[in-house]
Amino acid sequence: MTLQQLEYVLALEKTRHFVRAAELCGVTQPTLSAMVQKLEEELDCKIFDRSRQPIEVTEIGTQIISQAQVIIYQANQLKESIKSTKEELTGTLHLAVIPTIAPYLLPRFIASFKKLYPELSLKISEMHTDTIIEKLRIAEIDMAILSTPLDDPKILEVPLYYEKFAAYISPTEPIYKRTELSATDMPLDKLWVLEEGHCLRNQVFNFCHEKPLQSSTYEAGSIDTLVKIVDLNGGYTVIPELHIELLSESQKLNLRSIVNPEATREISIVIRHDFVREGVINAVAECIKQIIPAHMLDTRLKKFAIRL
Amino acid sequence: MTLQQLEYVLALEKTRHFVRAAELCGVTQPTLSAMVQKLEEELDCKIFDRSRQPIEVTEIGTQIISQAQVIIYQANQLKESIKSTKEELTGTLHLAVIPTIAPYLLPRFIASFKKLYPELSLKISEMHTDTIIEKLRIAEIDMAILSTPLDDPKILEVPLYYEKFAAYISPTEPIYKRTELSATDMPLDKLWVLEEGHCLRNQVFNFCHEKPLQSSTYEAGSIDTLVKIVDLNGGYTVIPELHIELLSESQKLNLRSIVNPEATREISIVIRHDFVREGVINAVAECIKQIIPAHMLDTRLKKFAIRL
DNA sequence: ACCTTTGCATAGATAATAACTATACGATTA
DNA sequence: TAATCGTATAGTTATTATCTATGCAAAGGT
Repeated sequence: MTLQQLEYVLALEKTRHFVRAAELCGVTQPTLSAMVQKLEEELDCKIFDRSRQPIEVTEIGTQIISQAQVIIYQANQLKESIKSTKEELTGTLHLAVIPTIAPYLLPRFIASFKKLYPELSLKISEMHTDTIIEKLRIAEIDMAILSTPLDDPKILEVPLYYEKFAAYISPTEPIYKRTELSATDMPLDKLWVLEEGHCLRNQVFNFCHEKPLQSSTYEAGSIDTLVKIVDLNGGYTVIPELHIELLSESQKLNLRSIVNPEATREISIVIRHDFVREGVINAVAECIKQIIPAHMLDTRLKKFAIRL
Repeated sequence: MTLQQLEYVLALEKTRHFVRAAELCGVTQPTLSAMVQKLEEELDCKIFDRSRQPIEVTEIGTQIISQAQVIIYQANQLKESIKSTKEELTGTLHLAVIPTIAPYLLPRFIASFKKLYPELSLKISEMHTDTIIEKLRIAEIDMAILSTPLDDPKILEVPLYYEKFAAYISPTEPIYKRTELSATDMPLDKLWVLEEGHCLRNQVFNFCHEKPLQSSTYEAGSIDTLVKIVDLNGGYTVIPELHIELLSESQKLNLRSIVNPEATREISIVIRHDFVREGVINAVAECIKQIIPAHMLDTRLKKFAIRL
């Protein structure tokens, strides 16, 4: 049984005439005849009584036709629903990402998303949280990925994952020998931090329960730079979990877990409340969730999240 | 889009594995791969995300799969419902027909019915109304075609058609010159009737408002005989409408319509009330209705029907 | 009674496609 | 780096849907 055979049957039911039904289906009469016969053979019952003119539908044929109509209708519904869903997933999506997430996530996300939704053209920018909020408000961007909560009533947050912080320690430091560290083990004087604007900077200060008295000698523009500074100048810094994958094997030896408390940051998709393309939100969210390791999706980690 | 492609997709959804899905469908992996790809191409969207292991269903894929399940379910329902309907239309049907209907109807009915329902084996007997009622009660027959109403509470009547009576007049009779006749024009002394047992005999008497005082010289066993008697011995008789088709062209000249009142008999299918094979009743009824001329199906003719 | 028309089925050829085997390729893992 | 797993691709074969041409039966007209 094929959908086409059912369509032939329905055309025949409409026209009660093989030649006209064939025309309706865009095939020749013998083709339609043969296909209807084949279906009748498969179902092992006559659908049409050809001994009458015009042909009549048999008792059982009536039943078959009404069920065939259901099937064909549902098949058309399938195509229809795809069409309306796809319209959502076309056009352009302006997406912003904070710099402390971008290096790991973006290359993977772009590759994966382009493959799944080739119709949706992505415009991605890297910017700090406050710029994102501003541009989101004026609709210059549609969506952003950053650390939450923002506590902004105009902005909707869709949590994605929870990322632990890790300490990156220079071998020259005494605390290098420790396997686990807590906030108090890392005084500010030897803590390298990102320059102002990065939410990660604030989170580190919040976590250490200290405020910087004065700006340090040097504040880095990226985590990558931060790590290189520690390598060359000693001291320590704090980096997010996903950045670990970007370190070399020897650099990974300088990592120490942070405990008591465990520190995480919540990463979310944020949009304006009036953003209507719900399918796009799901598409982006699902795509990202597939990229990051499964254990980071555990919402129980939310309780360790450091606020901005 | 074909039903088979949808089944491949559903198998893939179950297994999340091309090789195992292919096994499930009884085809090779490249076949299933190609068919799924083809469907994705036709619908112009990816259903599965193959970049993950095990493969995952896309956002839109979830939607497609749930609709595909509906379609496949409905397709299976079609086959199921045919099966249950067909079971009704198998086995044996014991059918009885009264002799004044049989000659015209049976040859046509048997041919047509066998073609439509080859699985149902027909056993047909000719018998008089009272025998039919008796055998129906003891379930020796399942169904009968006869003249109604019977007014029997155990028997259910399904009216089929209404058959007029026609007068068959010998050219030797004075009333031969008339084009129309009424009951009073045909006194009993020259009226040839069927032998006792035939309901048609009673209907003719009822119609003529007379009771036979004594049995006539000869009472015929069939309408065919009745006609031949008139041809050879003069007088007249009354025959049912459908029998006209069985007369020769020259015999048809001896026919006169009966008016004032028009006389008809109601022909029905009768069954016991406990007869369960509803599909069989419809099958027989529809088949007969296709055989007899359309004007005889007009239920307005019921008001001219002569009781038994 | 004969011919024509109408309408579906059948036969044989052809084009489309679903299926196969073998193999490449990409991603993980040892 | 090789081995393994899982899917895609290439090339071939088998199947089948479709075509054109024709047969055949029934109904209608002359």
